[in-house]
Amino acid sequence: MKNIDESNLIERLNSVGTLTTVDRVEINLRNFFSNENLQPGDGIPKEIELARAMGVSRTTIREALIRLKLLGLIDSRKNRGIIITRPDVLSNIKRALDPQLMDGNTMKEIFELRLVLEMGIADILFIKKTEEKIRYLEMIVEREEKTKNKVERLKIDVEFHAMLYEMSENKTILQFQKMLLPVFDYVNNGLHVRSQVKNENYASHRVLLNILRNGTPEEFRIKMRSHLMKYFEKV
Amino acid sequence: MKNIDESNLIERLNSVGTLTTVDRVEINLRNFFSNENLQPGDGIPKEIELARAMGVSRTTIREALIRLKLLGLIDSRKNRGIIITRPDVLSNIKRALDPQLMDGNTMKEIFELRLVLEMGIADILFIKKTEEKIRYLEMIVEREEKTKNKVERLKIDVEFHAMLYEMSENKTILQFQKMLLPVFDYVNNGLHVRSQVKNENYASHRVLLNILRNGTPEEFRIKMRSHLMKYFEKV
DNA sequence: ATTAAGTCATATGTAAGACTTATAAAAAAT
DNA sequence: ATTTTTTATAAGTCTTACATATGACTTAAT
Repeated sequence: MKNIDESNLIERLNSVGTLTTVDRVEINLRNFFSNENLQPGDGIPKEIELARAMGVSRTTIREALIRLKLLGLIDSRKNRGIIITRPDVLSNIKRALDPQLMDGNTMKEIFELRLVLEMGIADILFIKKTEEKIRYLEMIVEREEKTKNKVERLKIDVEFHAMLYEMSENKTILQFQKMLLPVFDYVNNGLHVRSQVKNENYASHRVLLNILRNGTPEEFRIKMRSHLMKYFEKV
Repeated sequence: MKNIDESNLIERLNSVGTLTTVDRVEINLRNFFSNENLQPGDGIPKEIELARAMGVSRTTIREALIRLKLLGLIDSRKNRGIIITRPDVLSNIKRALDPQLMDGNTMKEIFELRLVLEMGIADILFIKKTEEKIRYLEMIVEREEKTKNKVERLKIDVEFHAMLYEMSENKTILQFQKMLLPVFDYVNNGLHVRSQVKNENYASHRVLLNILRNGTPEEFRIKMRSHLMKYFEKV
C-alpha cells in the first residue's frame, strides 16, 4: 500500500511537480504554433518579444527554442529570425545514435530493426519499381562485381541498400535509414574480417536484383534475410 | 550546374562552415565522453568547470548540454550535477512527432512505415513466440470480441498490436512503436467513422492470432497487410 | 542507536543587460 | 542593370547576479 502511494507520488512529481519554467514555455510555444496554424516557412515573433509576452527572460525562451530547434520544428538564422520548418522528424535523432556511445545489445537490436525494415519493405518495392530504378541498381551491382577493393565494395554495398530505401519513395523511411546508417557502417568496418566466412546459401546483390526484376516479394524477403544474416553473426 | 554548386555550398555551410561555437563545444563534449570511456551513472565536471576548461561562457556550455540532455545522453539535477545516461535513443524523438504539427503526407508515410514494420516483424514473431505470449494475445482478442463499445475496441486494438512488438523482445523496436503510437492513434480517432466500410477480405485479430499459432510468417504478412489496409485508405 | 527534522553548502535553473556577429535589405557606386 | 558598400537587425555569446532544489551534514527525539 505504502509502495503504491509512493510511486504515485513520484509519478505525479515527475509529470507535474518538477515541471520547470522552460518546460512550461516549451509547451506554450508548441500550443502557440498549432493554434496559429503556422505553416513551414512562416516566421514567429523574435526572442525578445516572446520573452516579454510570456513574462520570462530571454535566457528561458532561448532554452525552449533550442529544444524545438533540435527537434526540427523550427530553424533560426541571424537577423532573419525564427521560422517554422517541416518537422524533419528523424534526421536530427541521428545525433543521438552515436555507435561509439552505444552498448552491444542496442546495436544488435538496431541491426535486427534493419532486418525487419528491409524485409517489410519488399511489397512496396514491387509496387514502386520502375525500369529506370532497376537500371540504376544494375549499374551499382556491375560496379560492385568489377571492384576488388574492399573499402570500395563496402561503399557500394551501402549504396545498394540505400537505393532500395529510396525506391520506396517514402521520405520518412529513407530518413530513418540514413539515421541508422552510421550504426550499420560501424558494424561493417569494425568486423568485416570475419565476413570471409562465406555462407553457402548467401544471397548476393545480383540475386536480389534479379528477384526484384522477375520474382515475388516473398522470394525477395527470403533472400534478403539470408543476405543480411551474413552480417548478423557479427553482432 | 549552378544548382549543384549551390546545394553543395549549402551542404558545406550546414556541416562545416557555419559551425557555431556551441556546435564546436557539443562536439568537444561528445569526444570527451567517448575518450574518457564514461559509463552510465558516471558524473562529469560541473558547468563552470567545463566552461573554464573550454574557454567559453557558461551560457554556451549550457546550450550544448541542453542538446545532449534532449538527446538522452546526459541527465542533470540540481546540486547533484550532470551524469551520463544510457542514450534512450528513440523515446526522446516522440516529442518531435506531434501529429498536430504534422502534414498529411508525413502521416501517410509514417503509416506506411508501420505497415513495413509489422510485416517485416513476422519472422521474428514466429521465432520468439511462446505459449504464454499466445495465451496473452488470446485474452486480448476475447476481450475485443465481447466488447461493443467503440472506444474500448480501439484501446484493445492498440493493445493487440503493442503486444506483437513486445513479442519481438527487441526493446529498440518496441520503443520505436511507442514513439509512433500517437500518430496511429490520431489517425484512428480522427477518422474512425469511415472504418464502417467493411472490406470483404479484411483480416481480424482473431485470424492473425490463429496464423501465429499454426501458420507461417508469409501467411501472417499477407493477412497483416489486408488488416492494416483498412486504415490505410483513411490517410 | 536509529530515525526524523532542521540547516547549510552546492550546482543547476532563471534573470537581466551588454556586446558580437552574421545577414537581409537598403543605399551607393560601377 | 548589376555589383559593391553600408546599415539596421535579430540571433549568438558573455558576464554577473540571484533563485531553487537537493545531497550531506548536524541536531533533536523516540
